[in-house]
Amino acid sequence: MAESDRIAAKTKFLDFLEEKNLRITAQRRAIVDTVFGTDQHFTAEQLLEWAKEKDSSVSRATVYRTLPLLTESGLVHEMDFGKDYKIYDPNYADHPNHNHIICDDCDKIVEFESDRLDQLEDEISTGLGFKVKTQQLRINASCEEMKRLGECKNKGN
Amino acid sequence: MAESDRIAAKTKFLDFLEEKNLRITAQRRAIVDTVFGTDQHFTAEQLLEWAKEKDSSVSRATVYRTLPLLTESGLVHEMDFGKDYKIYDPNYADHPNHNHIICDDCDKIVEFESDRLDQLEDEISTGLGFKVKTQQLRINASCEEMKRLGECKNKGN
DNA sequence: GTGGGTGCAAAGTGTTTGCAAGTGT
DNA sequence: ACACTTGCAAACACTTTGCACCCAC
Repeated sequence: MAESDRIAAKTKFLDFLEEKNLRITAQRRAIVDTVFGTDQHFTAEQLLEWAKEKDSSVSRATVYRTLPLLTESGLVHEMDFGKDYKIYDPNYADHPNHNHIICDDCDKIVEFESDRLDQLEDEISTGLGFKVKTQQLRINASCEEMKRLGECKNKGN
Repeated sequence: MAESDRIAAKTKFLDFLEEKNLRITAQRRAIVDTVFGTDQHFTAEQLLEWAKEKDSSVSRATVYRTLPLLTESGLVHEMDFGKDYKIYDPNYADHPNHNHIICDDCDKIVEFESDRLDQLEDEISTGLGFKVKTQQLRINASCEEMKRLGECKNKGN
């Protein structure tokens, strides 16, 4: 994701706040700068840590109160890979339909897009009479292939 | 799922316990009878409640200690739809690759299978160099169509 | 007999919330 | 000014765990 896209996403979110008559506080600014200052996935706890570096007055409560706004705006997606924490992805402004594979060994996440997959998912859902809100293909894998290539460091575990 | 299949699944699980030198206790028997006595999805709390009807000595701790064994055996799958509890599905013995759509309004879950989807998922994962462990397509939807047909009661919320 | 299993209640973990004080508009 | 926001710490909901007793094998 190019820096210009990230700045655009940030602007969109500030507009989103304005539309909802929500205030742009110093804490929210720090959080937003953090979120759209990277294309990395993050947890609530990581966001708190990073945002605190920009503004030490940011508290855990504010992070947890801001995350729903970020996801509601559609600019950040919440993902659940069966770990005990949720992972947030700030790359949805440009690629709203991408999917993820997570390596259960090293927690590495790889993003991918597939038009065929999206199309098939829509087809099935509509065929079953549902109005789709969100869909998430979650693939848990072990990157044994990557290990062979020397890319899986097996951090943790 | 036919009753004969459920009995087969139960037998498989008891074999699984034996192979691992784990004991078949009265409490585990009550839990297993419950799990494979239905084809309904359930939560940990529901399982506790149902199992207690068969054997009132079953405790929450034992349910939580048995669930990992059930999923490890491959006969029950753990699913996460972003609610604050996990949902367990005892129908994996016969249909290991089925997927789910959940209605965020009424919590209704519909199962479906799609060979094309499974095939495409495999293709993509393998292409990215991963050895797939599990894959779960999670679709959150609102069954507005079903409401029109009078099937969505919008329980709760 | 012994090593695994159990219930209980306390502890853990990620997240939410009540409250009084603070602040953007 | 007024309503929205904040930090703090207590509260929550689900799940895990230490311990002493119990029981399947």
